Amino acid sequence: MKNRNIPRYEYRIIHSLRRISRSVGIHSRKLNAKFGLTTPQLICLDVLAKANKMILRDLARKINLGESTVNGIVDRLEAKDFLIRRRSAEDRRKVYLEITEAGREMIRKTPPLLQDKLSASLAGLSDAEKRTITESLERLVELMGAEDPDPAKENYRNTKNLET
Amino acid sequence: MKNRNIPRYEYRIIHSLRRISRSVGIHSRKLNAKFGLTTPQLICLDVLAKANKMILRDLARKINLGESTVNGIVDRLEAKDFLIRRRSAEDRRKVYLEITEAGREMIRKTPPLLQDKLSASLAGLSDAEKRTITESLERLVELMGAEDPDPAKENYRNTKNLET
DNA sequence: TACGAATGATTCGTGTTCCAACTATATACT
DNA sequence: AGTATATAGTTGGAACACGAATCATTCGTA
Repeated sequence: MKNRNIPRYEYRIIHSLRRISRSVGIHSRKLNAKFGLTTPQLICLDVLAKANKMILRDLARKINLGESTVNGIVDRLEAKDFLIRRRSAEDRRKVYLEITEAGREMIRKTPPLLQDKLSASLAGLSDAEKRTITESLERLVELMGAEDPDPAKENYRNTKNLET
Repeated sequence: MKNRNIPRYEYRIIHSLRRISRSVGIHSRKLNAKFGLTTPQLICLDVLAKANKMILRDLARKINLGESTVNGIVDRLEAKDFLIRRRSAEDRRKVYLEITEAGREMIRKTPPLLQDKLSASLAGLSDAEKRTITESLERLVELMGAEDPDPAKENYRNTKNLET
């Protein structure tokens, strides 16, 4: 039987996690207010810029989000003319997503604000400290498990990083 | 080549952050599916259980969320009869939130699943490692700035150096 | 060939989260 | 008193995120 008092680490971790989660959201909103693009939108556009042609399913897997979520994001990007949907002729189930010139332009002029902010914040830390934080986070991600949203589906655990 | 002189740690941190954020959300949905309460709802209820009587504003501050967010959560909790709103007679602006017996019962039978899961995950680590992770996270929260949502309404640059 | 399974996209409903705008009440100031 | 400000709550709109359900198309196989 587990005592309720054990190391309070779990509690502190969860609390931190929630606050961080919130920070990320706030940043996204600010980004949107300033540049008209949210973080998820920017991420999608970024992946698309590198892929040149991609179906929704693959995009969703790549960025580790559900299909319906990404569909909404793509809707908004399409509405802003940052990408187009083009149905495949060979396999008519597929709809290719392609970034437009306007989309590329957008990426070019939108700075990675969160990175910048983090950079500034991290500036005062030693390299060792930065590494510790980074590795701790990655450890935590690993510990929290893939938690595949749709476990039945297959495995996309080799998706590796969201590119760099 | 998009070589920006971003120290790479930022990318890894941000990527981890997004995945963690997602994990937390997934957990919340599972909790909801199993027990009919999401994580934010449970958190609110938990605070309320300890306070016995609280106004929305204080609850929102306590759990570090915006008022309108919490208002929605409270709506749902009220709809499920886990709390009641009672307008104060002395100061008619205030609406006290009080947990009901059903609410207490709910808390009692809802396990802190995420904690349990984290506990299990963390079990294999040394105490030093746990502490490192915890402290790194808290450090990160601090670095990312509290970014309190409405405490000051007019300007939220009251803390530290946000984008100078 | 025909039927059922798999694949891909989309829609729908729910919940979280924010901001901005609005109402109502209370307090402070002139 | 009367106006201004501060406090408290609420509403509406947007974006995100999910699962479940639906529809079309393609594939596998009996």
